Amino acid sequence: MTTTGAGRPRLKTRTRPGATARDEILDAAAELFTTRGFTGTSTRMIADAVGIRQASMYHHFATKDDILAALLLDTVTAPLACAEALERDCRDPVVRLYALTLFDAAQLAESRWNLGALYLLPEVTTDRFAEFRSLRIELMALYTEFALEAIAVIGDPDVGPEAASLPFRLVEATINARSDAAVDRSDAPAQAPAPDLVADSVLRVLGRSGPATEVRAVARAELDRLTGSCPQPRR
Amino acid sequence: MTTTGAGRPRLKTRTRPGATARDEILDAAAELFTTRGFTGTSTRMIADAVGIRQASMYHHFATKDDILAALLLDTVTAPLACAEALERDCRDPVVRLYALTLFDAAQLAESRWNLGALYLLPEVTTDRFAEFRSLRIELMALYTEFALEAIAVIGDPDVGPEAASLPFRLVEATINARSDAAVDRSDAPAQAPAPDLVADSVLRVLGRSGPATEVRAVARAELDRLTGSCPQPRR
DNA sequence: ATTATCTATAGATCTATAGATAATGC
DNA sequence: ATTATCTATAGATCTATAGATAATGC
Repeated sequence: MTTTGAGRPRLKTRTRPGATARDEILDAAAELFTTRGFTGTSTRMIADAVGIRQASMYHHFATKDDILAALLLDTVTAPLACAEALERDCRDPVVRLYALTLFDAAQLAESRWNLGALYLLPEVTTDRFAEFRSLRIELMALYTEFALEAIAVIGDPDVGPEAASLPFRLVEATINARSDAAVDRSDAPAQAPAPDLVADSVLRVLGRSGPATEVRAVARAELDRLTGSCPQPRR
Repeated sequence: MTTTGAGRPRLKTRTRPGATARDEILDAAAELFTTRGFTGTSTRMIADAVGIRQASMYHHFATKDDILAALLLDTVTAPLACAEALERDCRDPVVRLYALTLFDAAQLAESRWNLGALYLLPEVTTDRFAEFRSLRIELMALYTEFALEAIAVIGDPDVGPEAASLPFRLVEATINARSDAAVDRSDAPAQAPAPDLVADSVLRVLGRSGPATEVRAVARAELDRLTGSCPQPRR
């Protein structure tokens, strides 16, 4: 499968997905960081999971922080690009918000590891990850902006602007549900909600009642149309 | 303020809230675990935050795990007792769910430290904390049960039973919003949603439209009535 | 010559234990 | 005598660096 290329051969054969050693490391780190946390994962554990020696990782990443930084940036980029594309190209506030929710929730639900859980790691509050945090705040701001416009268009007198913070949080529910599901295989009390359910609920929280079937169809078409400028889920 | 009592005197005077050394340690650990994580907090940091020597903590807790276990149990007990009291004493499914949401969200929003964030620590998936996790799953199951009954009573044809997982997740939004707010003092993009907003949104997600003022008043009265069997927020 | 790995290790932690010490309480 | 602290430290990490080695590529 992999042409070995230059360099001293590994002691163990490759098992991780990933075309390059860098990608193998990122995949192993994603698994371990999401299940055991950042500080709770040693560079040795990552190396073991890849099948190389602990010191060999430092050929690809200068510090352990750099691995997490790469994973974080990788996950916020796509939804942010999607939100910006929708801001540019989609005029209907309800469709816009629905489409963004659908895209983001689907990425969070379907990624190979529960990468959204990385956002919640306490270490992310460190200065080292300020760049990621500022991108995530940009995304949150776009959600809020879309939600405020949707609230205005929907016009439910019982829904005020405070509700505009909730769509972003409903999307995050996907992350928490996946985390819970990963732990308690017992009788599976927590399944990750389907992206459609999340998106429907976003509209309901903002005061829109009735079926969402039409909005959903239009939002899907919009996302298909934007696929060029709005990358698909990756890892 | 504190009678010094038996034992060798401390090098530093007490500054932490807490009647006993145990409570001082729990308060310091709560601050550090919620902001830096469990593995990211050393026993030395906790001791420093209390103003005692690292080894002195082991007089009060046998292991570092025990500190987290105590904090976790402390937070799930009250909402679980509240949910059980409501199951016993409150027959209206909508009021019941609204009251539980209000109580739980208020506790999460008002506790001195963002203790809900402890649920999200990756280390909590360890066997050591299985007891806590099983209590939390019990609470989750009660939320789901209340929500299913509320969905049935509300009777919106566009809301299916899958939506029953969302109220619990909306309550958790309080935790995430508080975490975000703690980091970015800048222009405060994320404020913890008020408990009333969370509870209102819970009903809206389950298909109930219109104002919640009446339900809220009844739920509040119910909570007041249950105060005996349904303890108030603690830390 | 360049690359990607390897072995070995320095220096800095971190948790938990052992045992001394300085109070109170009987 | 009991209690709550203290000092000191063992043993086990953990991150990152230094330098050797075994491939490829020119």
